[in-house]
Amino acid sequence: MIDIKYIRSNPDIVRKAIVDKNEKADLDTLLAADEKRRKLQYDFDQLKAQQNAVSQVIAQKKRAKEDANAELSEMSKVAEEIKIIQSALNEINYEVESLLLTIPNIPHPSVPVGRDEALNEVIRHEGEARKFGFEPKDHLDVATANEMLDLPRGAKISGSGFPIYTGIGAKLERAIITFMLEYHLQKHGYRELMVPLVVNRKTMTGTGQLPKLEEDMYHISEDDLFLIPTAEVPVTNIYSDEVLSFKDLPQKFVAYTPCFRREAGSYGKDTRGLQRLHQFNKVEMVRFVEPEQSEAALEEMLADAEDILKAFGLHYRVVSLCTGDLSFASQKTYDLEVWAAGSGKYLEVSSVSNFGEFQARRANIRYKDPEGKMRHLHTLNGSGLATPRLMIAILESYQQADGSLEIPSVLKPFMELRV
RNA sequence: GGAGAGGUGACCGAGCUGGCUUAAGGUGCACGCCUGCUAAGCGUGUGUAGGUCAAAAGCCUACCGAGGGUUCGAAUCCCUCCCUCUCCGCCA
Repeated sequence: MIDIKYIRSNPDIVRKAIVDKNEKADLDTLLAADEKRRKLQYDFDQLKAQQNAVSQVIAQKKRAKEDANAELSEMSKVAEEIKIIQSALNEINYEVESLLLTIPNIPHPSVPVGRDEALNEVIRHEGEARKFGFEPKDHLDVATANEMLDLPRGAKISGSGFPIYTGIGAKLERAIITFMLEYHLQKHGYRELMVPLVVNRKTMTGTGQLPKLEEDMYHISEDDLFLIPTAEVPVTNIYSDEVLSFKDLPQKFVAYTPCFRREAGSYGKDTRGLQRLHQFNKVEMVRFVEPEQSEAALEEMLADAEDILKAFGLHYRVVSLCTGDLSFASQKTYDLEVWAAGSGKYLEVSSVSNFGEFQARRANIRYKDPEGKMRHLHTLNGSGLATPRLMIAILESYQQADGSLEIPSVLKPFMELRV
């Protein structure tokens, strides 16, 4: 969330951020509520000070066995007043907090302003698109020919969007995950975490999925728990309500998890094969850094994600999301879009974002800087990578004229493990 | 799920028959003094958030797992919930 003090003194910047991000936050109501809250807090403090002072007098008189009835009756009135203000204060505090949670993060100045994805900025292209001496098939045909997927039975046991990877398909998926994890561990210096796939409401609010995106989440109502839409949620929240030392920073984590998304509102859009799923696998990178380091860390993380695509020899492009396509919590985001050689389009396989202190404020993650000052650290995360569309790109780029699939050389060691 | 014990400031730990404790004492940390260095010793300081102020100092308010209640006054009494540990039950 944004610092209320910042909002108070820079309402225009915040208002512009809300418009640029196509959000519907009610800034005026928030400012009015904040004003009211401060007034009530002042009155409360005054009365409390009086009560504390007179309580001392009462205590003294009682100890000296003197009569304190005058003070007692005076204080019973004050106590009643305090009770009324207290409950009004609780109410307004809740209102301010709730409204504050609906204010989006402010885009970084370098982010292009634009209404929707059409105005995203393609920064550069990398790698060569494979040329075929034959008519390439799309990933679903390749997968079917090689018995790697069973989508109908996945739909039967769970619903559409819940894929079954079969035989060599399952093994390939597992190899991709393991390869990416080991790459980040060994070449990029991340620390691996295995985390819960189910989190509570507070955790979902900490990273910014709630309250806005509740309908996109699978919810276990009996326990008020949510299936994670990304490992970002549990991993970023591991330090919630904690104070780290500057000596602990930076920290870099990588975690593999399945991800669960209801994808409400996107039915019928790009649904063929593995393009859009309710459950998919993803390796996620998360960083905790000092504020001064976050911009450099974003570039580093982008490079970390790109290294995976390079290792597979895939063609891709780097896109800087415009304000309208930026997520609620993000300050700046790069997407990596891999070239699907068979279907002839770019598919998003990674999203690398700097959240500034936005998530750290929500989740209350702080650190002590070298001067001993308490500050909110900055958080970042990036997919490294999400597997389904990577699988699409691999199937389409590595298909052979005879319909078989070549295994990318970097995956071979993971496909050939012996027991 | 059942029974018991417990959750206090960076850490340890007292307070828990309600008011000279709006948190003792210790450790750690910071600064100073002292000793040739280190250690020891001595002294001072030591949280977070909000408010007041041009700013700092100072002062005020809140915070003893969370929320609510009793009371003029709650770390201390009562209720609900959460978490940790031990034992029992169930179970991969």
